[in-house]
Amino acid sequence: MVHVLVHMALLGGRETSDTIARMLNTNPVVVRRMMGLLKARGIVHSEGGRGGGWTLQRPLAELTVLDVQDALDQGPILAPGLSNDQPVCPVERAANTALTAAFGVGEDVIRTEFAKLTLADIAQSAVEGH
Amino acid sequence: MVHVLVHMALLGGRETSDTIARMLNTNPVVVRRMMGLLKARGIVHSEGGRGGGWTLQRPLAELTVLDVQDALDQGPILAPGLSNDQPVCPVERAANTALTAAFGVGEDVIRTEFAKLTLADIAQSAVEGH
DNA sequence: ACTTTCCGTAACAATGCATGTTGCACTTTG
DNA sequence: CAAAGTGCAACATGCATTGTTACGGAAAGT
Repeated sequence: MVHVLVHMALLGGRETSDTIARMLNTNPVVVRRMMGLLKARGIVHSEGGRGGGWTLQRPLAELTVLDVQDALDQGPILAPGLSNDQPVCPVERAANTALTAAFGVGEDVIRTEFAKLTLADIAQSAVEGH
Repeated sequence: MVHVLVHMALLGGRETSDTIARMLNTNPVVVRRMMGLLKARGIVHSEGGRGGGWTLQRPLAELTVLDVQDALDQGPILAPGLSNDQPVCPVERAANTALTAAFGVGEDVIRTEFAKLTLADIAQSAVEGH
C-alpha cells in the first residue's frame, strides 16, 4: 500500500482501482477494501463515475508510514502470542505480563520509527535509486 | 511454552507430554513437536519408556525468553509484510528497504528485552503473585 | 435518454497456515 | 510380556486472509 501511495504521488494523478489492482497483481475489490480504510482516515479521496478514481489528500511529506499502518490495521502492530488456557494460574499470568511488557517496548520503538518515516522519504530513495 | 517451563521447574520434576497437554488444553503430539525443538537446543531432555518424560537441562536463571523464542521459531520475530509484486519497480524496492530497516530496529529492541528476561524472573513474579 | 466507467458493498469461494488427530514404530520399566 | 513413554509421518480440521462474483448507484460522455 505504501508502494501504491508513493506511485500515485509520483505519477501525479488519479488512479482507478483497476490500475492499482494490476500493479499489485490482485483485483479491484481488494484494492477498494484497503483504499476505503485509507479514505476513512482522510488519506485519500475517491470519486465515482467515469473519469473517477483515487486521489491523495495530503502531500507525501505530511504522510507517515505510521498513518498508513494505523489506517490499515488498527490495533497493535506486535501481537504477543499469549495463552489463555489457565487464566487463574499465577505462572501463566506472570508469563503473560512479562511478555506483554517486552512487546510493549518493541511496539513503542516501531511506532516511533514509523512516525519518523514519511512517504516523501521513500519517494526520494526511489528516485535516487538505491 | 514459557509457562510450561516455569511450571516444570517449580514442580521440580519430570513431566510427560500428556500432563503438559492437559495444562495447555491441547494434545500430546503438539507438545512433543514443540518440546522437540527445545530439546534440539539443549533446553530440555527427554526420556522414553515407562517413567519417562521431559526434564529441564538448565536452571531457570540461565534460560532467557530469547532462548525459548529462538528455539521455537527460528527466524526473525517481526515480519514486515513486504510485497514482491513488481520486483523491478524502484518504488517497491525503496518501500521494502525502508520498512525492513524500521522493523530491524524493532527486532533488535525486542531481542534485547527477551535476552534480559530470564525464566527465573518470571518464576519469581509468579510466586510473589502480582 | 443511454451507455460507459467508475466506486461501494455484500455474499460467497478458495487458499494457506497453524493446530489437532490418528496410527505405528521404538524404548524403557515393572 | 504388558504398560507407559517418546518420535515421527501422514492426514483432518479450523480459521483468517485473500480472491471472486454480482449487484447497486453516481458521474461523464454521446
